[in-house]
Amino acid sequence: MGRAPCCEKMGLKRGPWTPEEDQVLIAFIQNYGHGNWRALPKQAGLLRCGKSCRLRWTNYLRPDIKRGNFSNEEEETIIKLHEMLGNRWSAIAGRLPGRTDNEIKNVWHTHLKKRLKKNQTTPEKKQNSTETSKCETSNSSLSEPAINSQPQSITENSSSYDSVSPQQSSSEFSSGADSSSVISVDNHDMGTMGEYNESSDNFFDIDESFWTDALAVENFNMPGDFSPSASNETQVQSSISSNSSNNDDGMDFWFDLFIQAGMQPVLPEF
DNA sequence: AAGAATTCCAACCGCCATTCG
DNA sequence: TCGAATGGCGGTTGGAATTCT
Repeated sequence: MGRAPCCEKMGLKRGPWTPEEDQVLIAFIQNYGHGNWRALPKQAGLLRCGKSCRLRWTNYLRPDIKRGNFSNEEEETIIKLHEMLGNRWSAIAGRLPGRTDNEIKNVWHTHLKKRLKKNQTTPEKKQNSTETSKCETSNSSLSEPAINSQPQSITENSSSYDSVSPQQSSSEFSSGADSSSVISVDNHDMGTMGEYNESSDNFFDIDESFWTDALAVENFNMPGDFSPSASNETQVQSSISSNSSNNDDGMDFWFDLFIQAGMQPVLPEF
């Protein structure tokens, strides 16, 4: 078959999303989840293709997204992970809670790559430095990343930040390609979204508090965060504890990765 | 003050992987 | 087992915002 076009060009809107569209999408996902992206826009009454809705949700509307500038620690983490993983933005995003692959990709192309290049032009000056600067450590990022050394067993889990239907259990969403997901977020997203309901007076006011309140971002610890949010804690704990006797899920790899990157995996207390 | 150049990022495109009937 | 449908990913782009001249 010929591949179906991403959007039926006929009658479907493109370009920037309006606040009204955002609100419709948020309200719909809050109430019904997003079992089928293709069908969602029609059901929600949006003149968008499903792909556009999914991108808008995952890259912008998802309640667990951390807005704002990247901290130095985050940037450093990106550089280090990029050095190890290459342009696997979703994998990198999976290690930076609250950040999307798109965002990380943008930051890489707009800031970090330039910064690394700049530092590469004057590497000698820094060689005597006893402390390894963040830029210097990542000079090698410009060369071929050690992507091939990654174990085959590792699967991407970027979608682990994808929100889920409020009616669906976390187990339903930990299947498939995400089965190895360690930082798999369950219905925490929609749980917090639950406070943000249609009956609320300010439901259609997406202000800063929406992001901060809904997120409980403080539950995340950077850099190289392994720490769970409050609601996915159980899952992470069980992942880690089961890993202590069973390494099949690849946790060891990620622990090694963090150690190599000079990062401190944050373990939950239990 | 204004036009040009540059930066930044949201959104799109197209391909690949996975799921499902 | 196969093909269609769908989801996900990385690369790219358009245009708004910002900075420079």
